[in-house]
Amino acid sequence: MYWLFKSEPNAWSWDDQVAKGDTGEEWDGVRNYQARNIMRQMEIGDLGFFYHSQKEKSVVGIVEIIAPAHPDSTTNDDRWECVDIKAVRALKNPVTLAMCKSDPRLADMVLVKNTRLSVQPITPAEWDVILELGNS
DNA sequence: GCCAACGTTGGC
DNA sequence: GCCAACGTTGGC
Repeated sequence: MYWLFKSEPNAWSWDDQVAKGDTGEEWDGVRNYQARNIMRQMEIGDLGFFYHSQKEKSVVGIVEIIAPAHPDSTTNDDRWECVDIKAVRALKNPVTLAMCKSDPRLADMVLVKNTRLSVQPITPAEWDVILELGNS
């Protein structure tokens, strides 16, 4: 399955993720049930997009799930869980939100429809379209 | 910096 | 269990 992770680049950027290498990093800090439930569906080896919100608003890279959902180490509240991800490769060309919005094939993308959700599912068709738009 | 959308909290 | 108030996110 395919996913999308959204991050504010000043808090945790693609470069930060790349710097972690194959060790990867917890996708912690999620305090939203919907996003948590989506993370619970993730399996090792699944791929996801890495999206920069705010100023850039672009899909910038591809990540791989390297650990399934487990308790979030940044809180004692056992309601919250996270997965671990590692950077796989950057997109050749970032795919901007505007590009997604203007492509009819992506009209139903969660990124377009529910902008506030920080962890999202991506359909295989959407995955291919974004790779195409990113020349990747 | 503003505001719309949405999720969460808490009083009743 | 409902709903108003509030806080947060993220696009513009």
